[in-house]
Amino acid sequence: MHIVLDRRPDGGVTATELDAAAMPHGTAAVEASDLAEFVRSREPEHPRWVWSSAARWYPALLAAGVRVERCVDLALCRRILRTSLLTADSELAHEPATGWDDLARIATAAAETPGAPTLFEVGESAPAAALDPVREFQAQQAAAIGATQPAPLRLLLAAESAGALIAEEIRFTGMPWRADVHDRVLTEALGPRAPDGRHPARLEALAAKIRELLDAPRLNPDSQPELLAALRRVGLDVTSTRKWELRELEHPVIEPLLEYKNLYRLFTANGWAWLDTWVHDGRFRPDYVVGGVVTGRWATSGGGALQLPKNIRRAVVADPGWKLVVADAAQLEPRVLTGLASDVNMADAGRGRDLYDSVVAAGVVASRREAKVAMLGAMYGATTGDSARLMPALRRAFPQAIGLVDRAAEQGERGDQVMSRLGRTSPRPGGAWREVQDRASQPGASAADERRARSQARDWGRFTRNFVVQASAAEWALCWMAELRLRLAELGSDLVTAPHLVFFLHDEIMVHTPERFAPQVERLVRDAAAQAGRLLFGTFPVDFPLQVATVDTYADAK
DNA sequence: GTTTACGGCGCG
DNA sequence: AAAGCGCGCCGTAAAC
Repeated sequence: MHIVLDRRPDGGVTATELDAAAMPHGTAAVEASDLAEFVRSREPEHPRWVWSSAARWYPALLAAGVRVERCVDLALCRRILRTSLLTADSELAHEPATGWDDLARIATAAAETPGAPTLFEVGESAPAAALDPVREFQAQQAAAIGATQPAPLRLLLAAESAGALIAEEIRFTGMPWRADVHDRVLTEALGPRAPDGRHPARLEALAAKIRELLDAPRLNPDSQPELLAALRRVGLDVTSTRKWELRELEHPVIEPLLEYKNLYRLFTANGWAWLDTWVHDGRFRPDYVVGGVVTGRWATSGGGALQLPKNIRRAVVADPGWKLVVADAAQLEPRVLTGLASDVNMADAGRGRDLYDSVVAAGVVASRREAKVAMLGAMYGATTGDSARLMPALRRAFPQAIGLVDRAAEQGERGDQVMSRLGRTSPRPGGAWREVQDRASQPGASAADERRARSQARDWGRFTRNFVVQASAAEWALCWMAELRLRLAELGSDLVTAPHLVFFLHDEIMVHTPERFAPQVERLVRDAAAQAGRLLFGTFPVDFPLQVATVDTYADAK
């Protein structure tokens, strides 16, 4: 059963119940102040709540202590359906852009554009009929049912919508974060916090030393051009100030300079200013953007939750009497590729053991490092170095899997779109791309035109090569998390007192749980991973082993 | 003065 | 060693 929620101009809500054919068979007018109670009262019937976006509707419900099991996030689902090759013939895909597309674009924009309408403003002023969620849901249903392969697409829509709920729940509960521990980490590394955001003592001392060693008393080491010039002035033949280039040089300034860069990064990206901005009441609240990446990965908008450096993970500490269950999927992308290609050889290699070790044991390459580099190269489209050199051996050993990514690359080079396992579709290359290709195929094309077109085609081919794997891996992760969320809810539905997800990072999840539930949570995490594999790849025997750790602090998870 | 691009580096 | 994919964020410098 579906219940569609729509905001009326007077601020109240219309709830429309739909039958299996998505036809309305009853509406209720609900005052805004009664909405949470209304949702709570209907939730035992396990409806799927249909709303413009979870980001818009769900926070207020969570704040009122109400969780929902399932939803349809129309903004996110529209974006998928409007661009999927599986629904390319649908009316939905062909209709002109509407306010729903604005909503979808804003919902999945990683950064807010100043002055642009926010998610909460779009549609508020438009005529109600323009953004009728019942009609929109019916149009989406029609597109999904008429899809070339409805089943995977419907799974994708459900998973994406579950992701939207999870993102809001994580934002609501937050990730446990000990500001005092974070401050200790910073103080140990940088010296005590200086007033007014000024550089702390250690950073200043290192800067002074660098100026002295480079004989540049006015040098600002944060300025790349100034630093580059100063390095060249003392006879160092560098073309950049990147740390891996600096590391190769022999000069007394290199050591303090590398240390300075390291500490400077900590200070600016995750220093006291970050702590003040993003951590409140013992919680870090990541600003996830579901579907923010074209491949379906999540992005973030502010807070940098997807880039938490290892050195501050000590500050992520479970509450007293609680634990963190941290799990990550081992070699997720190659295993997803295995399933995509139904590559039995690769599935055998990955079964019950480290995939890369097996590739070595099979005599394909000489070391685990080479196996990893070769596999990543296959999925990223390496053209040079060790990785490219190892590709032929890998292709011989796993023709099915490598053939799949090679074909995806060829499609991209031609300008064709490619699809993930469940039907998420890569964007079309832009107009400029087509122009360059067209020009190169004209009779009068110069060698330079052809070179440029070729190089650009290869660039896009590397993108589509990676897209099929990365997008399908993102789907596996969404399914994993959605399955886990439902299983965790059986241990207790209250987000504050029961085990709940607090972090997600592409192939890694973290559950904050009362200590006594930790063993059960570990089991559920594994069950959910197995189920995600079945949802994506049916009975094909590809394993998705996890590294699971129950810890007090995130730093101990790996 | 304000916005955009770039270099650099963190994460998967 | 740091390429081959996907990101966000910082500060500075360049462009407007």
